[in-house]
Amino acid sequence: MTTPKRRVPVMADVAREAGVSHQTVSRVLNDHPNVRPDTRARVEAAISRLGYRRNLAARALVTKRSRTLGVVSFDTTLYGPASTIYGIEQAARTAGYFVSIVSLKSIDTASVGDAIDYLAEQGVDGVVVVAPQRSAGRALENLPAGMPAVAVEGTHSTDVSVVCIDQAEGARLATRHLLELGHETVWHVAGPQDWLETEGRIEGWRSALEEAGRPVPEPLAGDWSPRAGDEAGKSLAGMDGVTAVFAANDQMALGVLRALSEKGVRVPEQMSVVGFDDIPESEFFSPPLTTVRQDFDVVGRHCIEVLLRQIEAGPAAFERLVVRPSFVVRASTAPVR
Amino acid sequence: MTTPKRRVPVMADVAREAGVSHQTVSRVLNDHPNVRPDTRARVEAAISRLGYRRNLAARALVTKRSRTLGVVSFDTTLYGPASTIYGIEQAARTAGYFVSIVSLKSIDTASVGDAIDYLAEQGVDGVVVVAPQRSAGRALENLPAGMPAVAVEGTHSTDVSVVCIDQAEGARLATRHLLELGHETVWHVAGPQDWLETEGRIEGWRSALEEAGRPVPEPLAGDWSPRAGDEAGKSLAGMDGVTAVFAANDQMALGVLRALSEKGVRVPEQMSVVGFDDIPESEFFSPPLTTVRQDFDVVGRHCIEVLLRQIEAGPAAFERLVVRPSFVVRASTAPVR
DNA sequence: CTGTTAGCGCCTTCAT
DNA sequence: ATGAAGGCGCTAACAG
Repeated sequence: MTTPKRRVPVMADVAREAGVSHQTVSRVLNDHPNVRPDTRARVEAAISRLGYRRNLAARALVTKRSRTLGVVSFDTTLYGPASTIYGIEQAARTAGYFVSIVSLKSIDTASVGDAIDYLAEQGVDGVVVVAPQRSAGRALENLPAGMPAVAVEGTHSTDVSVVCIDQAEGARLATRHLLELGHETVWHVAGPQDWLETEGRIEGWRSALEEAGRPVPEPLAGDWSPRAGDEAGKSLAGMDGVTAVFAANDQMALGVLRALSEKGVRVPEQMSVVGFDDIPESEFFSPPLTTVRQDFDVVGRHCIEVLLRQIEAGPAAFERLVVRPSFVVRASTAPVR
Repeated sequence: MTTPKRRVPVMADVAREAGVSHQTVSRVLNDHPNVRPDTRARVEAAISRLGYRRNLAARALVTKRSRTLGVVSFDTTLYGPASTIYGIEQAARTAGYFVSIVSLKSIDTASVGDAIDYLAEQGVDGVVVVAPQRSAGRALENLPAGMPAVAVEGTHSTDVSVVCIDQAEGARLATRHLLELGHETVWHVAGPQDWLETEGRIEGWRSALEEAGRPVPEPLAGDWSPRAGDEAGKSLAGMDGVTAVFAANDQMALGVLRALSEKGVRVPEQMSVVGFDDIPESEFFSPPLTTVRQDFDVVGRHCIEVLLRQIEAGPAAFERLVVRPSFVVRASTAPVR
């Protein structure tokens, strides 16, 4: 087993192989204009012959750019974050950037701050923080100096760029739909406290109710899980005069559906249910769920656009990009009897 | 706006601040034994006073280690991959490694190969490939020389380490459960071709049927989506003598449930349904789904263990680590009438 | 258009 | 226990 001990080829090897200086190799690699076509061809041939790959660490050392973007996220197992990160990764790679991810399990200000520090040490050129909690947003106030950053669903802070979906608008869409169907009012199963989405959806739901002059019931507290929806559904089933429910996400709507079916409440005949997110499963719930669609992919792509603008064009004014949700009517809603 | 133009501090700045050489600073940072406690303290004070962070690019340049692991995955939006990656990321970070992710949208051998090359250029110390398709596995045969790698759900190849869940065992658990309930045979809604999981689950289902001496129906083709399950469910509902269905994942089981409910077939009274994965939603399907649980987290952690062993201890023999699935009985299965 | 000369910030080796 | 010298592989200036 005598391995030939072949070194990984470096630029100088390519230069020798092509009969040029290593500088010319560098120029070819970086698409510099001033290289004669045949020289370029010779270099490229040498590169592929040797299987040369440039050493990005060395490159980063001198350019002070790692071409790596950091992503900090909470629970990448949830559909929303997962889809957003997917969009981010696609867009980043298309732009020639690597993506380094940190998934947090708890979401206090300190963890987010630590994660950002960790990424900063790695030398990321910028970070996107997908942590739509109030406490997480606060961590963005102590960014390492000069670190480009963008928050997904961030607060209305002015020291950092934000890309978000108009949560209140989505909730309004859902609530108005129910009202137009003739329901007297709409109950709401809310997300966990501290989440900005929770607040936005409550606000939109409440405002739609108020603008129609309807009573605003106390929202039921949830935590995004189907179980929470199930519990809320059970309470709702036991109450009089409830005909329409707007759950703050599809998973909780699933739980509501389950509780209602168990209690013998028929959807949509006796009760209309709306969700939020449009996860791939919701079209196949029983019945198929009417819901608000968020285009997470677009959010991810916008994040990268905003971030790269900051990285490549320098720190301009902070942007705030709002994506509008759309509404998908399926079979879980119907006119009130 | 005259910015003071403060450079990012480097090791030499810390050295000056602490009154030592930059060498000593390096020793402190790397936990070298030969540093007097008070010197160490002075250096540490200087580090925090200056907010110094070591430049990992420079470090990687000389150590030839980036402390970054690459992950190649297909559709990180699916529950399985997302959970696996979560486990990977947690374990990697705990071990002091960064994780750089590439999500593929198409999954041919070439894309996986490109992704690995891409990560290799970044200088990752190793890669884990979460791409459980036959075609993806093939890309692992052309790894850049000496690149430590581990495949999740890989083939039985001997040139790369593999961490996987025993798919056949899971399918056997599901099928036997149904058989013990008195069903004459069990129908199967399979995953897409080319996926190793699809094959393993078919194999387990078939073997359980054969060992019980039961007829083996033709599997119905699916693609993991609820829609495919819905279509399969419609066919099944129209056939005579079908009393038990094993869907290759929970999403398709959801579709089956939906189709059956639409066709007026009651679950579990008239038809028993089993899924695979135990996604968080399945407990709240109507009815709650009996399914095979895969512990993706554990898989992710094992991947990192195996990979780090390869990176840090050198290329030992290739390992194959098999995780056993478990079985969760809920309300979608019942004794045959 | 191409080559030469200097580092980038850190770790390794060898001195002290 | 600490310091000095050298170089990792690359890009940025400046020559020619």
